[in-house]
Amino acid sequence: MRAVAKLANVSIATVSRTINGILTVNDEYAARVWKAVKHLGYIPNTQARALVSGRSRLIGIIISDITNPFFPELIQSFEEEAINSNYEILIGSTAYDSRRMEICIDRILQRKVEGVAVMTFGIEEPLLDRLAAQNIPLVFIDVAPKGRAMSAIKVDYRAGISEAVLHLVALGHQRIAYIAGPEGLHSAEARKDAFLEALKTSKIKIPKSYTIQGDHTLEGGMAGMRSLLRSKVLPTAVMCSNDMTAIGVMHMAAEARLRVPEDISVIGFDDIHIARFTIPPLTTVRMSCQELAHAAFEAIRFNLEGGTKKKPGRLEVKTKLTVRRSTGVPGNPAHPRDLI
Amino acid sequence: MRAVAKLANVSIATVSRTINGILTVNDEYAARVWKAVKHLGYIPNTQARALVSGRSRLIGIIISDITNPFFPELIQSFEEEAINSNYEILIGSTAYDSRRMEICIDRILQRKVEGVAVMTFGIEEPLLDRLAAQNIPLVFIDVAPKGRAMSAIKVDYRAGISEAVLHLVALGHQRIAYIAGPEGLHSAEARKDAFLEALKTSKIKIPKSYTIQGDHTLEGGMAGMRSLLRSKVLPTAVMCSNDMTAIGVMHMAAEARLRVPEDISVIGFDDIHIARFTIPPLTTVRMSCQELAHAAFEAIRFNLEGGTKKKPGRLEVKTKLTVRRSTGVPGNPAHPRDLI
DNA sequence: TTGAAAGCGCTAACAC
DNA sequence: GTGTTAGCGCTTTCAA
Repeated sequence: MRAVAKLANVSIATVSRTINGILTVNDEYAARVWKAVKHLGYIPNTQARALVSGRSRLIGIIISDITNPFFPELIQSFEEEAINSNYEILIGSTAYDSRRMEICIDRILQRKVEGVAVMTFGIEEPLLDRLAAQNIPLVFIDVAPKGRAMSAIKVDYRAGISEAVLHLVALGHQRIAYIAGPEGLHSAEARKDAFLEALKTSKIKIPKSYTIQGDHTLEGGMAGMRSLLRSKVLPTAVMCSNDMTAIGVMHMAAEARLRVPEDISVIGFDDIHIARFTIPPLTTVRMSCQELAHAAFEAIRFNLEGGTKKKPGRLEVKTKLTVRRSTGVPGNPAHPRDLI
Repeated sequence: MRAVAKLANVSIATVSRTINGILTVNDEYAARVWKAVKHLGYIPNTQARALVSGRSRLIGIIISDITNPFFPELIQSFEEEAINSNYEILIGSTAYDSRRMEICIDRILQRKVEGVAVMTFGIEEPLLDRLAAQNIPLVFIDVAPKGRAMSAIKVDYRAGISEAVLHLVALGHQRIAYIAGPEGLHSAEARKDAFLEALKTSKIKIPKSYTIQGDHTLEGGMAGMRSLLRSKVLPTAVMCSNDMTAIGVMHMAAEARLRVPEDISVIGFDDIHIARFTIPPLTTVRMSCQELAHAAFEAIRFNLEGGTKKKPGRLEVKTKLTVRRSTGVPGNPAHPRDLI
């Protein structure tokens, strides 16, 4: 920067002002500065900038598992939002591990991240407190912990999930099983509640063994389906807390020589990109990544830039059923006992 | 930090030394410092640290598409490597877009990243030069551009791919098609070359229309298969440049009422996690993310920490066929004309 | 409008 | 072994 100043024959203050687009700079000087910048290949040092200005222009996003395709899609949308507002993002993948989560929080604190979107489950209270202590604006899915500068994005799980249940019922299903997400994950519990409620509305009763604990992974879906296969009476449809689970279920169904949807219907949740490419293409409840990312980012921005902006629109994300070909009229399932 | 020093009744230099684990610090002082750190909840400021020490402890990883599940897996492994060596990673996803790529490079330069793993395709020369100009160690897959501090990881595509072709031939296939990756992507071209070579070794000749340009996406695989379906004589097997392509192919095959593997066998490449969950489970050539990440990281570290470390072992990643159930003895394909 | 100068929070060289 | 001090590269007063 000094070199640029020397070459342009101005002070470093002028260089700084030029680069930051402060309008009070004489055009001629500015031209000289830009020329020098080009000539020297000067690149501003982000750390120095952040140090002196106290603004890192960094937004954190904490996710549980980068390996679940939903999250890369979310990250991509979120990054887009960030770039458009001249922010960068810091990705923290916790991999459901509390030590990793701690490392994450450390990084966020050390890098003076300005806001964090927590798109994962039950972050432990003490860790949360560490963020809150620095007064970092936080945005969550579903739950807003107490405290200032905290927002929650409300996802309307009911809309899509009750649509899904209705769809199944209309098709003639009565024995509907559910494979839930990881315990303690709020967004997963909200989905399950929405499912149970939709069932009640449709006056459908299912045995205890039809609601199964999953973990939002392919393996979890497979395990869930495996235990369903041990039921005395097989369900005719399975709803899953996310698409990965559903893919695991379809895999296990195929292993057991059950045809989807003739023998068993499957519904997922999220509508990840790959969902339309499964065999058969997966019927699923769509939750828009873009909407979610947008809402999360806007919430943070509002807390960051305070009263200058008007309050962002409702932080609500809709969900909607997408019917593909993994659901159909219940057929005549072979008994799994002879099949495994 | 000043506050910590005051509370512990030592100088800030001692605080710095304590925190950085420099051994010359009196135990008693160190204890006082740590206590003060805890008490005040002190968090070192990474930017200031990086600024003064000139070391950002940041390693960049440039990938083409975070939405392709192979890359998140790679990122996860790479991050693991980095964390173990007390580095952090900066993820740059270019999304096959040259403006995004440029933003990526800017970020890398601005943040004074110490080394970069380029795990994507034909980064444009001028951009590359910008990195080279700063003498940032770079590691590539397959190709090493000229210049110092550049390494290339050699992937032994031949091993796995010739295994795959042999597997197909042993099964009785003679009409084998290939759906390649994006043009200009070196790793994709190397795979294609390995395929063509294996074909020659097995003395198999295929028509021009059997080698198709793809783009490593689900859609690309689908499109590739669609054009294969228009062949006068259908191939009995399709090899794909990556697993996503293969999944797209299987989807399209199913759409056309072709059974996999009875009517057509499919082989992928990468062995992403989901590959074993497709229906049928995908036969694919495994390339280990961990190995790749490890090799890339070691190469950078070697260039960074110079002579102090011994040269890393050979930067070579093996590939190996994993036989699942998408390949079988060629059957009796129905003609696609009546099926689409 | 511009320049000089004072730090941002930290490490490292040097003196004690 | 510990403290003092000089910056790292930049932004931002403040005076001119």
